Amino acid sequence: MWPKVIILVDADAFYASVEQRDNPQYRGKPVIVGGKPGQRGVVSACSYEARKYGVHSAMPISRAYRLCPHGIYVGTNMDKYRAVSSEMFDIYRKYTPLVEKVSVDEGYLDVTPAPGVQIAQAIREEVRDSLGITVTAGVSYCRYLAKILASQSKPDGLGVLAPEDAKGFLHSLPVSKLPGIGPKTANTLRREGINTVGQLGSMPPSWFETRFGKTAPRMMELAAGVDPTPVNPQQQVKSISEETTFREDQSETESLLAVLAQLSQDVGHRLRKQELCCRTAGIKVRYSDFTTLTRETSLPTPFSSDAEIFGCAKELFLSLAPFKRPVRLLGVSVKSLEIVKTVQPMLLQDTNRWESVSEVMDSLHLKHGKKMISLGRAIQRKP
DNA sequence: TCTGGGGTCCTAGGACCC
DNA sequence: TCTGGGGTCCTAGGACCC
Repeated sequence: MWPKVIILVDADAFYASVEQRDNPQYRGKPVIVGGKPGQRGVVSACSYEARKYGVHSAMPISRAYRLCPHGIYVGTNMDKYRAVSSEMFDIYRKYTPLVEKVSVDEGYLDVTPAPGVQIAQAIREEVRDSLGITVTAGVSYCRYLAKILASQSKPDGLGVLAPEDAKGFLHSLPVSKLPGIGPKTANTLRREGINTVGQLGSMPPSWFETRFGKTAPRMMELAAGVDPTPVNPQQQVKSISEETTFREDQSETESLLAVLAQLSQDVGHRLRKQELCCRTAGIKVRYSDFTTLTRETSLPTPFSSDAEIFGCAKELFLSLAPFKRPVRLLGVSVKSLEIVKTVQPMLLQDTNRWESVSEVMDSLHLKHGKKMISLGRAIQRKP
């Protein structure tokens, strides 16, 4: 019996596939998306041709270049990938309204009680024919098993796991395949002699509690082939952030503040586009030695203007001075998000002036592009 | 041979309150 | 002289995911 029919659809080497689709001369060749050799960065995605050379995502570009010097290196074009993603999810929603987007290239579908394999196959064919990229699907009776099946069926594949086969499947599965078991936890478990989900499932509840604390019940379920997490089509975003790593480390406070202002504007723009406001804004600073710190602050009333976000960011940033090391990365984030309409109008009165400035700026950006107008701070000074 | 950018969730200490 | 017991909010950091 299938309690539910869950499909995980995951695009294959997504960014690289889109680039190959749009640039026929890239097809059949190792394509590495993330940056040009010589630049700072890691591989965001790479084609299967590139993987033959040992290149994989999250690998520094410099190392990828040593492994595959004749590869095609392209920068990321998130706007383009987001657009393809949106077409992809429109296709999924033709088959069921219960679609949950978990990332730009990956989504869960609940098609209960329909036949999962036929639907997954139909979706794969439609995406291939109308978008020109391939997706892999995993079909099972719960989310995490659908996901694991898809990961084992890549690329351009379709994997199925029926409830009656779950026990046998999990018995020899490495624990690192379970969601939430990353490298650190897998290492800890290995030192205790636990390598497979079968071994994990044989441990007593008291062991789970000391090892996993609050998440113990969840881990016990996963080990037993149980995952009650529903597919939720209306997942609300919890935070918005923008960050940038400099080509060369920066020490000048003035130019760092200019970057912080630009990031504040970008975050504010995305925030308002989704008709949200926030109560908390924060910054992220990574120094040249890679030590990273975060600072955040909350205000008593919700806000969404660039100036207020930058006001928080600037104050937090200056509170870190004096800086002992050059700065490698700066980031700005907002959280404690609320939908603007539900915020009491009274609360917005104080800050109304800045809200309207931001609205005017948003419409100018839309009409004339981002260079049209910006906060005084964000205008880069020429050296 | 250095280490991107965008997220989620959990922990843990201190403030604050009853 | 030793200092309750909970609950919630805020902040910083870390593990994990794509």
